[in-house]
Amino acid sequence: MSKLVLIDGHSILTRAFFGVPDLTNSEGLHTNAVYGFLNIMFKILEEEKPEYLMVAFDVKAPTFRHEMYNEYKGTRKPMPAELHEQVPVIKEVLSAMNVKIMEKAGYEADDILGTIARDGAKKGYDVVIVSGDRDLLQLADDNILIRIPKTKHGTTEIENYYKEDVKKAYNVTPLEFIDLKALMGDASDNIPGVKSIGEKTASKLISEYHSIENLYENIENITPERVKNALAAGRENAFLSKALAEINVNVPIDSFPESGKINNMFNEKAYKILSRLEFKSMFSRFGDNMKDSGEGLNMEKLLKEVTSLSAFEDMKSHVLSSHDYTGLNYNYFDELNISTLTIGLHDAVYYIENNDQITKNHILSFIKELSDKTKLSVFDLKSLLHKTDCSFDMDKLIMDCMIGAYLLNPLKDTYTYSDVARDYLGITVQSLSEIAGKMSLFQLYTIDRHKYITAVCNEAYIAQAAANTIWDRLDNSMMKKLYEDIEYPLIYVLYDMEKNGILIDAADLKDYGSTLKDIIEKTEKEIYEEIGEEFNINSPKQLGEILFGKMGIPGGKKTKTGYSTSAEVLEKLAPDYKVINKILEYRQLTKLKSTYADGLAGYINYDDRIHGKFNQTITATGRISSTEPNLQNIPIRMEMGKRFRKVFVPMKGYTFVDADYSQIELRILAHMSDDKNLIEAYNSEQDIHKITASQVFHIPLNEVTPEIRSNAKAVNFGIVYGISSFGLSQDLSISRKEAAQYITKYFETYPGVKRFLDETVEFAKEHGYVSTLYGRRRPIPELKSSNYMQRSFGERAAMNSAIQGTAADIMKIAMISVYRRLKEENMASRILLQVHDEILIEARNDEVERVKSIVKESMMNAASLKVVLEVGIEEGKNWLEAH
DNA sequence: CACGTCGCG
DNA sequence: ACACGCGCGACGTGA
Repeated sequence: MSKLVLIDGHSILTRAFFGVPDLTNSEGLHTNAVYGFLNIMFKILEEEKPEYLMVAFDVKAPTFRHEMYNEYKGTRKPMPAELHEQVPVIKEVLSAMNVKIMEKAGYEADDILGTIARDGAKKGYDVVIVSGDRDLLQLADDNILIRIPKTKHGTTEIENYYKEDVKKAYNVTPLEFIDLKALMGDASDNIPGVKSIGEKTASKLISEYHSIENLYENIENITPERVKNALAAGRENAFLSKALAEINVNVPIDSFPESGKINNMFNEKAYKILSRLEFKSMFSRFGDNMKDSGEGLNMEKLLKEVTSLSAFEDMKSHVLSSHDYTGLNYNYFDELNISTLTIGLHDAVYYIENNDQITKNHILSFIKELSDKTKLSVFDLKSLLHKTDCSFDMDKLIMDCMIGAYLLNPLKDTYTYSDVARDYLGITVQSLSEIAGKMSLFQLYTIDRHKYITAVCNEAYIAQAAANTIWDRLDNSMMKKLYEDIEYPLIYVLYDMEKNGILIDAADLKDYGSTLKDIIEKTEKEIYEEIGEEFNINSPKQLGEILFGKMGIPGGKKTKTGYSTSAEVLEKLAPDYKVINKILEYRQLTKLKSTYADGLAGYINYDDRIHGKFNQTITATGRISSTEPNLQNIPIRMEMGKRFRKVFVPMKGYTFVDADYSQIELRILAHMSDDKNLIEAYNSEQDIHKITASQVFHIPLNEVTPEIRSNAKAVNFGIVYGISSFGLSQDLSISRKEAAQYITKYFETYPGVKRFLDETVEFAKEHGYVSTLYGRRRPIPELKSSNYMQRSFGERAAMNSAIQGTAADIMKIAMISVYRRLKEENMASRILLQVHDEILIEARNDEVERVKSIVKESMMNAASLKVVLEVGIEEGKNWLEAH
């Protein structure tokens, strides 16, 4: 028998929208609902293997239903803009896939589905209806299956109902289901139902009386009294609800189930739309021939493999005579003693590998020549510097497409050649991960050299092809100087820091690790004794069960998975339960042991140094990030954690010089807001938090207590984070109202700050991004969200990004200046770490004083603001001592 | 692989 | 009535 699948378009799209986390393609188009819809549809098609498929949509036209109904409609919230924009998109995809779309003015999708389903069943089809809406259950029959998908934790489960299943689940027949709904109502569908009648009661009543008509005829016999009275009061609503719930199966349409014949769904047009939506996981449904069609890059045609010295010479002259950008990719495989160089030009891509004739030296000296004589474009210059032992010069500009693309949109998480090809050239190329899967480049080379060549050629070609576009875009966005003067030179600074690494006293680190181990074991025993049971203290789940279950402590804040056991929550309970203090201590200790004692030890190199990575394309605001390991979160606040800073030591004959900016963000706020009071406060060279306290709370300076000062400090932080009364109240453990008063007073004291923050948000709302003092941009798409929470987040992020981003810019400028001056003066001292407002330098003992003055000057003069940039500078024989 | 938690500025 | 402070990365747990 032929099978017909009918999909309730808006219902499934809406389900998908709320079930799938927010997703946007690189154009900024929201795609989560379309993505979820298609996944549900594909799953159904695989399971049912139907010959026919139709999708019904509501038409956004006035309906002629019951007057009251429109009133209920009127109370409905409008569809969120993020969902609304996806409606035409799903229709476009379905049309491209030749899927029959049904809609009729004046009728709901339900009615169309019902009409076609009944008609199809009559004609002998097996009918499957897919909807998120339980109303449809009234259509269930022996040959009409209702399938209701539920998206939970990213996986889709589908509930199935034939006639019998409806009976089992609700104890009523599908037709009686309408009456059931009429009594119990359905908030999601705006069916009011009868007040105070729930699912249980409704089900009992309908299974006994079968319809509300019959029910009301026998209303006198109904017990208990409470139910009877409720029914009597809700009579009108019951009948109205029934009218609302009943699906019209007599829509005047030509149903023609056969017109939904599935035909060539996975065609080229559909593939193109899905690639624009960036639904890569769906590409596998299309034939292999599809991937090479369209605008894909034909590398075979461009590729010229260079294997002889004479060809190498020919290639050189061709490349050097080119006036446009040259794309470059270089890799070296130690294990095989293989160097591979790929040169991308607009009309050719050369692949060169060392062999009998061409040596690694040939290749490296050609790279040097290229860097002198041509305009180079690459992806990830820092890694290229590592691979070539810095064959490039910071004073000669190179386009690093990765960095350029980051500046143009710092919100993305990768900036690979395939990303850039898609975002800036509008072409689709196979990405490295599509080519190599989870293999490393080395593995790819050894396992499939041809694929390896494709990948490196893609990169070199795209680097060359995208350079001008990225440059133009940077120019149009006023970020050319930001690239030239800050981000580009910084690549060399970060490279140097990574190469330098930092010396670790490994023995000391190990010692402290075992000290921690002992204390942890002792603490653990004590906790088990107190509680009288052994369990995994590090499992929030098990800990929650013990605390809030077994011990019966009233649970406070909840998370998605249960009660929160965070330090913040537990601390509030501490005075009453001393075991909680032990648990917090245990947490702290295991954190230190695993992340720092064991974690750091695992990164120590053969040279006894840790060579962490400093990443330039991660943060939304322009800060640098640190990974493998993260050297920007080494403990400092707690005594036990601080100890780790002692294991960071200078090498023999050297001393640490550590410099940090004092309240750089607040000073930037003073400058950017041009607030007279705040500027004056800073220029008075007094404790800023104390002045704030005195001015905001109207207290003489010498009467500001440490507590009041600390409150003022929290307010200052709050301002920088994008203030909210709620956040501040949490921080200070005061009421929201008090917090709001603090904020009001602050803004009265510093009206310029208020104006600046308002203007920053206003600008961001208008333009979609905020800018730093140096032109760095952070887009804030959340400001356009229909969700209040998201929008508020966007506002706070806008205020914070302008300040945090500017601070990041200034620190970068300072680092470049320090780096340059140390180089110029041929000093042995060098930068090792940056922690946002701090830099750590390993200074040769004879250079310490000179280094101090260079660093201090560089940092203070990195920007000239309306307030001075104060820099604290110290030296020491380990990081703790120097900070 | 997501989540909760916690280290830093 | 009710959301929530900004920016990161690493670890352990448990599905």
